Amino acid sequence: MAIQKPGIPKGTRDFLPLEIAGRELIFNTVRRIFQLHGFKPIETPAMENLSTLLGKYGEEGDRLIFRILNSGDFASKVEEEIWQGRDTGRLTPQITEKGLRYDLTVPFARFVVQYQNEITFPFKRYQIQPVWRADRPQKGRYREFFQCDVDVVGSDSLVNEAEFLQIIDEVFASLGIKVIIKVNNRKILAGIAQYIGFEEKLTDITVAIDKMEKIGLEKVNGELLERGLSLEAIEKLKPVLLLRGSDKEKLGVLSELLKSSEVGLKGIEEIREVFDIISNTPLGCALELDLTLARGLNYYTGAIIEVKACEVSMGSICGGGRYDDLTGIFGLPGTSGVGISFGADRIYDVMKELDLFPEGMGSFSKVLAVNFGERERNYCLPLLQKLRLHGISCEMYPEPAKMKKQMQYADKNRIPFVVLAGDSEISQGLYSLKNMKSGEQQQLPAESLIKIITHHP
RNA sequence: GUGGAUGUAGCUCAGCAGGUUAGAGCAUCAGAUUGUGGUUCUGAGGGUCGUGGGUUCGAGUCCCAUCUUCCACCCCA
Repeated sequence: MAIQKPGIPKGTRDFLPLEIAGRELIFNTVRRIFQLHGFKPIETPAMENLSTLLGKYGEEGDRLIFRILNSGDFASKVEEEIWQGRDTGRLTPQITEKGLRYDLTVPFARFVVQYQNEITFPFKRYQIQPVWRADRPQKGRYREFFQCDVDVVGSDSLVNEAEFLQIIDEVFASLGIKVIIKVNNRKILAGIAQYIGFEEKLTDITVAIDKMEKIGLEKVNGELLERGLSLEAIEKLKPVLLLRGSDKEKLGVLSELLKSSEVGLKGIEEIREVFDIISNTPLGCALELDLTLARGLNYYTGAIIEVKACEVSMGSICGGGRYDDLTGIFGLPGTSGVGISFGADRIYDVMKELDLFPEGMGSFSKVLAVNFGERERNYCLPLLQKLRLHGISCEMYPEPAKMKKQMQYADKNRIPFVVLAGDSEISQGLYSLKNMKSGEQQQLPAESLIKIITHHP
């Protein structure tokens, strides 16, 4: 058989031990903070029924869902006409019924409805698992990546929104990443659309508002015209697009402009309340009302949140919002949820770029015992057992290889201590302990050796 | 899905306007050094030049297709 070139699918990655260590650091940080806020873990399968997934993320989202081909002789079951028709849109439903999950929010909504009698509302859960998107890979964009989701369902209170802002602040402060949190409210966007008389063009309007900073007023207006808005509506939208100033000022102007729109005013009121609640426990990071923030996931109905790293050019590293009726689709109406999702892989990339991972991170073993031969090895093994009883990771080099090789092994694996024991140590009942960083070496009995290593940072 | 760039050793890259046997640094392995790593010195292994076609006496080099990676758009973590 011909030798095949090793490789993995586009947009997926392997992880070396050091990379896992970095990712674990992120997972442990978010997990710790989620738990500090009373969230409980759940897991859901990698694959879901397509009926669960489709139609929840908009047209674009449906296209990006990985579909799983049915097992068995699926081809024979397809209707002849469809098989011959070569129409992908009609053929795929007949040959696929499962897909890889696209995010953790929709499977969670499904989960909540399915186990509604076994969970207690408000239900606070977190979930750290990979998701898959058939996107074209780019910097910070992968086809397989981890999301760390936290959500509350069954509570309308805006205290939840404020808590998530708090969580974001705590996570990124703990990781050492400077961030800015941008918030907006879908109701405000809906109010704007209503105000200019094109409620049904909400998506087009938000897309245009979103591009304001990038392409400017002229081009935005041109695009709006193309998308079917009237000149009159565009003129009415202008003061919104040109809105500048502090959050308070923006809200002031908006509440005047949107005074005839009930939803619009509701949105403004919600933002004000969230800001008010958060003022009791001020954030360390920047927080800003960004009217251009739209977010594509079309299940959001209230607050929308997005986080960007200040010192690195990268897409958003965390995002989320409130969805009022996601569980309704699965048969549980009137249950509102809010949540956010941390993009672990992008956070990893940001930390890597800013060199934020701690120095000793890659050291898995703390101690290596050098193997000089059978007698010496047997002398060291009980010491290793004792170290492990003290919770210290340690290992014996498996073969009596050359000293240089064993030392190199310790060095490459960032093992901070090496234990050496030959004839002279054995005859005295001691061990030589070498500190690999300083190069210092001393002969000690087992107890003091354990003490030194235990107290090593 | 649209547009652009890229691909030579495990990694980073040389390779003149097509012309002998495709190079370097780093990494790996071995030795210098039989109880002391990170520095040094010596040597070795490792390449279907992304893949498949084409042009040519001759292609790593030119042309086409395809794939990968990267960048922008779209969208998003």
